[in-house]
Amino acid sequence: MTVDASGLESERHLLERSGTAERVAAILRQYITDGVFAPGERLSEPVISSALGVSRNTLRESFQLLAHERLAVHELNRGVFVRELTAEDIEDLYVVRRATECGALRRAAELSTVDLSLVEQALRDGRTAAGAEDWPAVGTASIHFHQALADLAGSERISATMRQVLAETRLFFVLNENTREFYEPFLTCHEKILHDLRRGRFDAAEAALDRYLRDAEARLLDLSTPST
Amino acid sequence: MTVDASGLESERHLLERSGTAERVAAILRQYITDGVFAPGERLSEPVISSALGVSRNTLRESFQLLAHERLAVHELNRGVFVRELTAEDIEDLYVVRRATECGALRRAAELSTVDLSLVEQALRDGRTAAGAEDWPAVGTASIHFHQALADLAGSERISATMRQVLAETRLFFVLNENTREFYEPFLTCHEKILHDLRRGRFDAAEAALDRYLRDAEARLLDLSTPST
DNA sequence: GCATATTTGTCCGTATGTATA
DNA sequence: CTATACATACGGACAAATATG
Repeated sequence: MTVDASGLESERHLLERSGTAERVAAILRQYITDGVFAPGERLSEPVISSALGVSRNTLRESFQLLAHERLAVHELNRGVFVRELTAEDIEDLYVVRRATECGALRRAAELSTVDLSLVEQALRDGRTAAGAEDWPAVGTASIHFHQALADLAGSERISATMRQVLAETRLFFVLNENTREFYEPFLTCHEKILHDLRRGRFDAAEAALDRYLRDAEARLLDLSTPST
Repeated sequence: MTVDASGLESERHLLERSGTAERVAAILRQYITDGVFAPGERLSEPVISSALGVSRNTLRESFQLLAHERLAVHELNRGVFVRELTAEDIEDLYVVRRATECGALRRAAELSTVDLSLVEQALRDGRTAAGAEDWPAVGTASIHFHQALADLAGSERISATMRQVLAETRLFFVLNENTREFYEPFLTCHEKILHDLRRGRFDAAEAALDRYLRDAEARLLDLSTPST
């Protein structure tokens, strides 16, 4: 049995030897995206530093990392708070995603070799999760799908900004129920995009992706303002 | 006499009440982009903290900011060093710029109101600097021009990533002489782009921008590897 | 509006581990 | 291999700002 090592180097950013501050940041990041720390909640230096057994100095470095990733906001002399996304943030987030993801596909079209294995893997994961009716897992697979799309550009910086933007997007997903009617349409769009990519139809894939992102934005905004 | 306040809010990110760490980071940022700290040079905690009169704790927070902006690299237990750009970095940088700047123009085309005043201002500055044969100033004006282009999208996050990418680009400009033959072609391209934008020809402007960025990349790479 | 308690911002001293001459 | 310099991380201190009653 052989191991598929293709695309593994895209995970290299996870391997870097990390200091305490980054490990602490990883824990807090998980707590935030899991909703343990609610949006708007203050992250207290004394309670968290004693709870995790790290000094305040180190914890403050972790806070700065989170603030730079926009998962938290720092207010001078008031502390750091879990980010609260507004409707404008959603719109902005999707403007960036359209520019970044579509730009990545355009760049991929220029490259001689494009490895779709990670994109296919994410789609497979999404399908099996949907079969098990595990909608949070479908959401996670969707995140991976879009990250894999951005990674097609082969650009370290595009991948990095995509990671950041998707972390913010996940921040919003926490708030809303993970329902079938919300996630199910995503899968069919993903399949259409991958279908086009397999045939080298990058322009069709880009158009489908653009439509998909506009639709997702509209439905997210609809969820956040339940006017009916 | 009235003051033109249009677009001033795009400078708001400079006004935020900042702690010592961010002020220190601003100083170091200037030193790096001015070439006072050479690429690859180590930024020593003891000497800089004593020189600036801040504690090492605070200085470490500043270092983290610079590392996040990719102006410095942090190696565990070894310290932080001024970033050294490779040829691959240049290519990556311009891949990102094509995606971001062209994406910004596409977004601007969708908006009802587009304020070109900052773009025009940057072009005027570039022209007067070129008239005075002040080529470093021409380079600065060029940076402002491209930032203004990205700002047309009206997206806080696109503007932020553009600031970051341009800071990195400037990091490379430091190394090379600022000569007439390098900067002069930039101005004519800028004029073409602005000309198209004024007439609402966003697609033509985007095409010109894309060509311009590919050309600039090629000439930068040519400068960095003087094979002749 | 005021006094108090809490929290952050910043500094210092120090012990430990790591890299390098 | 040893020695030295440095980064890492900790704990304590105090002033300043903020929140609370």
